[in-house]
Amino acid sequence: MTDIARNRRTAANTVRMEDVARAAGVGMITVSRALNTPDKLAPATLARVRAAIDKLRYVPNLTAGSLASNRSRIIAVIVPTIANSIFSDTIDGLAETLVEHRYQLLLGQTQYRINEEAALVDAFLGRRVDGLVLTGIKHAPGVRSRVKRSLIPVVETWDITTRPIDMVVGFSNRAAGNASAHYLVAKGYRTLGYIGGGDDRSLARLGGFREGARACGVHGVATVLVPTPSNPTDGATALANLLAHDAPRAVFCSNDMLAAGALFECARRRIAVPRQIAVMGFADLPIAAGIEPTLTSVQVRAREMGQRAGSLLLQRLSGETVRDRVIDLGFAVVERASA
Amino acid sequence: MTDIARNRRTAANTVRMEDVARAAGVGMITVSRALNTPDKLAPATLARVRAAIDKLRYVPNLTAGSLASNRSRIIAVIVPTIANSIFSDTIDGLAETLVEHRYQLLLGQTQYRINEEAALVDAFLGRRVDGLVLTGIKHAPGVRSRVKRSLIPVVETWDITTRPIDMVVGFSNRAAGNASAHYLVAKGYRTLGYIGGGDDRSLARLGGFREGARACGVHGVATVLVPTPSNPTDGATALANLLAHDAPRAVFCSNDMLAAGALFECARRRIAVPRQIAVMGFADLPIAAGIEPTLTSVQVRAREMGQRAGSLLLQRLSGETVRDRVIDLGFAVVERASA
DNA sequence: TTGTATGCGTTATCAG
DNA sequence: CTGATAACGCATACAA
Repeated sequence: MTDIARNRRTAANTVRMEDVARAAGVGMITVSRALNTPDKLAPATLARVRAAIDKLRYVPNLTAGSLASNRSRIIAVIVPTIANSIFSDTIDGLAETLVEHRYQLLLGQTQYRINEEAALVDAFLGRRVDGLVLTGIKHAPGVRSRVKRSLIPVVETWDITTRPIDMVVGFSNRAAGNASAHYLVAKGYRTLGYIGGGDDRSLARLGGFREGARACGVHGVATVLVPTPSNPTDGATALANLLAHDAPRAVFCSNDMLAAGALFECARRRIAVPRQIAVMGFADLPIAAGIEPTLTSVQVRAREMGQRAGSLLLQRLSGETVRDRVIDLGFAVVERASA
Repeated sequence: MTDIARNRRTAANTVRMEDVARAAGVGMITVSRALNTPDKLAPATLARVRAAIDKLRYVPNLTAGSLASNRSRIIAVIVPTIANSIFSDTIDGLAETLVEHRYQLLLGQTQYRINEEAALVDAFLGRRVDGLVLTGIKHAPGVRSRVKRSLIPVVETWDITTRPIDMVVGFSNRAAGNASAHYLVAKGYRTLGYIGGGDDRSLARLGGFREGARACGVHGVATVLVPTPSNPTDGATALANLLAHDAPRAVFCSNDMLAAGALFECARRRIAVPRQIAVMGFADLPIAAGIEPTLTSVQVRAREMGQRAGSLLLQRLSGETVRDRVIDLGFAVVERASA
């Protein structure tokens, strides 16, 4: 009947659900159920349908399913970059949680260019993703309203606020910076430096660090901002910079790779850590425990952040009410040899 | 007319292309063209449509578009893990290339469990992704045939073969291992060790390394395999292991994080590198140039691999014929202080 | 437990 | 340059 018409739009050899239904001698809906809710079928029917699926090598078209059901089973995640392991751990945790529930992950990177965020959000909403995970709590103009209007569940991560777009799981960057200053001063270091990127979260930590320093009676934090994403070489250069000018007694780096670079520079200059200068990192990446001297760092549970974000989305998608829409995972200063 | 029916399946306030068309006083297809091929519209018409889109806050439903056009504008990529920066650089390059052409990236991780690959491939084919990027050239049973049958363009990466599923861009892991052995022996190191993961690509490098050693008259390579994904601590432990037994004069590590861990262990034990033991890494991550002593490593152009993979897919998707379906990007031993 | 009919929102076709 | 209409392949409401 429509064979002529079909050939105009479809590859002739496409196997559709209807073909499977016919081969199995059942209705389409039975095939649909065999795929989606196999428990609700008589075992014999199920077996027949599955045999037909295998025989015809039927691959269900999830796009058509999404359109019909208005659910895509896709979650989108937007991060500054995955080249930096701190976010890739979060994505890893998120993926792990979602995959178990047959959701898939659409990945967007802003490369720290804030305006990319809006374009990505638009594209993802157009895809009718079922949920969205964002990095940070400050967003490009229009993002907040567009996301809200879409009515899909959204989780912000890697920071915390009492007024999330929808839900948030993270920690206070400001508090982490503050605590780091307190830690260093308590250790006896009276002049402080900061090495970090210029992104919102790094700046929040810097703000907290300065605040904490002031509260401890330390005035002025020698600061070097580096380009993002940053690497060990940036850390080394920044440290050289600090040494040439203010030469603080202790330096807080906004991630462990920068801190590692600072330690390498110290090693090259035969500067004893922490005897001559103390170095503290952030994120507690695997390298922190491995490096020599081992690196004191702020642990932030990046992977768990992803897992919790996934759980929140899944709860919402399964119709449950989410009690706590603001989840503060906190942070912990992990004391090691370098500070 | 169908308003009652619509309310049963659709959020009542959904704005569709038809609504925009009505508001702009044009047909639906004109709205479609305003979105996809704006050059083909009269400027005045285009302006009217765009005004209507803005006014109604219309968000095109790409799922419906995909179904109708049989193109999803989604590329799927499967990697062992993104926690490891070597693959995230490739993904970064891939994303960069695709985003410019309005393609999006669906991410799948196998966590080095080979059977996950088949499940991911099935899910992605069900989504009717327009292209697929795989890691490595050995795949789970059934993957090769299913992917081939789908007829979508596929690029394998991070290794090389004369018989790809479709296309391949990478380098020879075996040759890289071989060259590393030759390099170390040429430097005068006569006993060799290997630290690496148990995945296919690491094993290929090991195979090449042994082959190269043998060719240079060095018999036997002290080998320690570590779990994947590996981190600096694994590298340190593995090095301790080697020192306790065979104590080779030079060690080749299958990635720079393992090598970094080995260097850290040397620092802890006051073992001079390369005077007492030489260490060589793989991948030439940013840490290689930053660490002290700087790390001799094998550079593999991970980002370019992603970019080229993306270009190949785009070429194929735009209907062009791809001349070279096998692209060997090669590798280069970058000599630094550690070996 | 299973089947039938219809809509999901867009793009391709072909005509004007 | 623009429009009317028919697919795209599946899930859902409702009936049996």
